[in-house]
Amino acid sequence: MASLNRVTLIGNLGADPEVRYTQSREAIATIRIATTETYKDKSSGERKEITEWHRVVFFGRTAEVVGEYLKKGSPIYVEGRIQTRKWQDKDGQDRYVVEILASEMKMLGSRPSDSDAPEASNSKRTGKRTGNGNAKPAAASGPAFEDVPDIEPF
Amino acid sequence: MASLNRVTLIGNLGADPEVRYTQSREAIATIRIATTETYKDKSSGERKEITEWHRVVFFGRTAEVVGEYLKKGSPIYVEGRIQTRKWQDKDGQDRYVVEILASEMKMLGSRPSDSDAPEASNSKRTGKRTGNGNAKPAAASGPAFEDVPDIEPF
Amino acid sequence: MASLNRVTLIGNLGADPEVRYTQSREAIATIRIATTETYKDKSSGERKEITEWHRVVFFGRTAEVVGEYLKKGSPIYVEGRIQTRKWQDKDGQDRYVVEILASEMKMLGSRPSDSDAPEASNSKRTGKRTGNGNAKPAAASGPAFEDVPDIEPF
Amino acid sequence: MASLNRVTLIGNLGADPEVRYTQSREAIATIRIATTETYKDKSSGERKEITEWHRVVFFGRTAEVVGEYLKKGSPIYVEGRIQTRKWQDKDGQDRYVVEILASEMKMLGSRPSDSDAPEASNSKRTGKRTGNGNAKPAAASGPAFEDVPDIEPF
DNA sequence: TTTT
DNA sequence: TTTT
Repeated sequence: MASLNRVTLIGNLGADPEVRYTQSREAIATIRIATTETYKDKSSGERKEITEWHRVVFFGRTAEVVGEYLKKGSPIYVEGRIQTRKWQDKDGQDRYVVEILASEMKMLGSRPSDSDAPEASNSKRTGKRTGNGNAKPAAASGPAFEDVPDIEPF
Repeated sequence: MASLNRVTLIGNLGADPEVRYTQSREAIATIRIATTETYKDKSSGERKEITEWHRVVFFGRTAEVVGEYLKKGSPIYVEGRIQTRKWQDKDGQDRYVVEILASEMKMLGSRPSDSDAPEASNSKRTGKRTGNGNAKPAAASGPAFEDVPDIEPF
Repeated sequence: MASLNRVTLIGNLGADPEVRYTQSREAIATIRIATTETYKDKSSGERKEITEWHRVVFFGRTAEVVGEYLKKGSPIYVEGRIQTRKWQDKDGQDRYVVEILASEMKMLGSRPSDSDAPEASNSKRTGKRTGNGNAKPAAASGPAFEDVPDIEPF
Repeated sequence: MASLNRVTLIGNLGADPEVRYTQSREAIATIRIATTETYKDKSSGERKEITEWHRVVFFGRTAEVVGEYLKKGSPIYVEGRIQTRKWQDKDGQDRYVVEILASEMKMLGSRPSDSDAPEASNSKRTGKRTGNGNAKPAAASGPAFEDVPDIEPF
């Protein structure tokens, strides 16, 4: 039987993208996207929210676009597939990280330059990207963002 | 901005479903689904396979159906959302498991009873398939198949 | 705002594929896929079925595969986009046909040769399925199946 | 074999929603959504655009939300299924209209009231909705919007 | 950490 | 008819 592994996300970036380059000069961008569900708690009956953080990885030209046009808070549509990657933590223990390997991306902001003063956006964006996101972006739903080693391209 | 967290899987069960019941008698079924990607290894250039295992959870009536009709090897289509769940291992350490909370499921086996009654499946299947394609499939929902001129490539 | 036009279908071919070739030798295959919904009639309360027929078009290499391996009754998974095409009928009147321009296709039959060699399909299929579910499906991509505590319903 | 008929759209409304009510007081909202693809023309090699217009129908509570919060130009995410509906034109000829019966909808505008002065939005929106869209919204890719009779709920 |  |  054929198989299918498809993920579709709409959400906002929790931090600026992290972009790096392989030795063969291919760009790899990693972002964190938040999606939020609301549900009614069974016992209390009150409306609650649950947020899931997704680690999404882009390759090549799309990774460059992500690094150039997206930043913390940007709304985005992503298609991709789920992939679990194994790595060893500092104690040599096996750890697993689940990533969405993106195959398609659409920026949902009405216009990148609208919300940001165009004349200031470049330096600002660069500055934030250099700052490399916030301290503990992943604390709520997985190992910390910075602990996980980079993915290697196939 | 609205958010979306959607997963679509087609794959086979790696083991029989595990079904349990909550105190309020709601069924919860957990299965493992494998999806396989093929890709070309960059250095060797040879075709390789990578299998991803998805932990999928069903609730309520669907969970009962899963427990009743699916088993190891069954092909299945699943829709749901990704959710990371935190738990503590025996050392008290925080661990995370990623699950697909299913909202929809379709059994893809040609027929549930096929594997159970193999001696009858062939003639039955042939009969059904013939019935499936009617003489004039297009008549009900659009102009006849043959009337429409061919599409031209861009 | 970005736009998205995505269709996903699972169904059976209502007839054998129609394949033709452009002058530049590109294959174009057209099929009709049936999908069936069941619903409860509001007045009578009885369960009813409604079948929708989709005209799906493939290009290039995929079109060749469709023409070679699929036939009336074949189960298929299709991804693509909706496109309305204008044409003139014999009276010169404008007519419109809605087509799904396929970007991805997966054959869902357990095996192409099943229907062709029915006498051999059973033993073959059983053998494959057994091979499909390995002893420890979860070992490769996450913590062992049994280690993870059960999810609690909301 | 199970079947699936799933459509996912992101686009903008070409006109204000049309809302009507059944005798049982169920709301039915119809909108037109544009999606745009860009492609390279094979002969000229230049970048071209092709716009597809989708007729999307909502029922019940969602239809009310659509009528209340969306208007011409609003960005929207829609999930649903394709359904062809047969009707007779004024000459008694069979005609077919393809509709997306929506099962889910998410408003993608950063915030309904942001772009519109909140104190003026109600009257303005009501005014436009009364105006009932533009003269010939559907001319480009199907029969005119107003020619098609309303869908009847199941 | 996002967003509403 | 939308939007970029």
